[in-house]
Amino acid sequence: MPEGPSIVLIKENLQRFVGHTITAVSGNAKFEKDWLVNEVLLGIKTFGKQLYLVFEKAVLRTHLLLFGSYSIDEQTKPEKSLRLGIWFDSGSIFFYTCSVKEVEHSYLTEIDWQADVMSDIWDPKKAVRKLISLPDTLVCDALLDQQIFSGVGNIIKNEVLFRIGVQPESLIGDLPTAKLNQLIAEARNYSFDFLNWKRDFVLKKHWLVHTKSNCPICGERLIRKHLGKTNRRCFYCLKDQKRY
DNA sequence: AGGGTTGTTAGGGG
DNA sequence: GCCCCTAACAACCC
Repeated sequence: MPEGPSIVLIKENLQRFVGHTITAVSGNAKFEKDWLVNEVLLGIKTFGKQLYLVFEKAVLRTHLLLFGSYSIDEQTKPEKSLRLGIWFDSGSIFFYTCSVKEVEHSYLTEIDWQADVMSDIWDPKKAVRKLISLPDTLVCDALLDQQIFSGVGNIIKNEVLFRIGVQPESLIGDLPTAKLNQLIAEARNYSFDFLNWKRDFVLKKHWLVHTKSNCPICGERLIRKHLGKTNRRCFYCLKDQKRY
């Protein structure tokens, strides 16, 4: 669920509640929730893996972390503990196992929206500038840096590195300019492929290396290793991905 | 069946 | 203050 494109899909699915008024709220989220009743959902924004529900009085910031989930119009009483439930006359939204916080409107103006790979105003040139300031960073860590590639998660990371033929332990500073530009272009491009495949429930079958055992090009065994400061799983091919 | 994970934050030690 | 490590979170997949 939790990488950037999945959050864009949540936004799409919740769009029908925009303009609707809250009738009740519940859940174990640790913030005062009573003010939400009678508030109108004014809009929904995403930034990377975060989803923002905008109201007049304040904004709710949700992040699904690793295990989070949500549901719309769930009929049966949930067995798992409800983090936040929002009821409208027209239906309901439930969030589970996620971080939910109340933030002020000013929080949204502080965000570097151009850093979101899914955004209409995604700025690849800005990403180049950020990357060249971090020459000693491993590419696998750089892709997961939410200040640079907001929305990119571990799946996107592995698939992007395979697509551009770069091993995860390569240093940013050792990549030729063309390869650096390819990295940035593919971070966005793959994220949109991810979005479309996820929307059609066929994401997993398009994975080329993530959780896979063998290289789809040469058939050799893939390397599976936790790497970098982020220490996240990397899947890569020694032959078809170059170590710079 | 049970360990690992599509992720982030807080806190502590050095 | 920065870097690095650990714990917490507590669901689901293979």
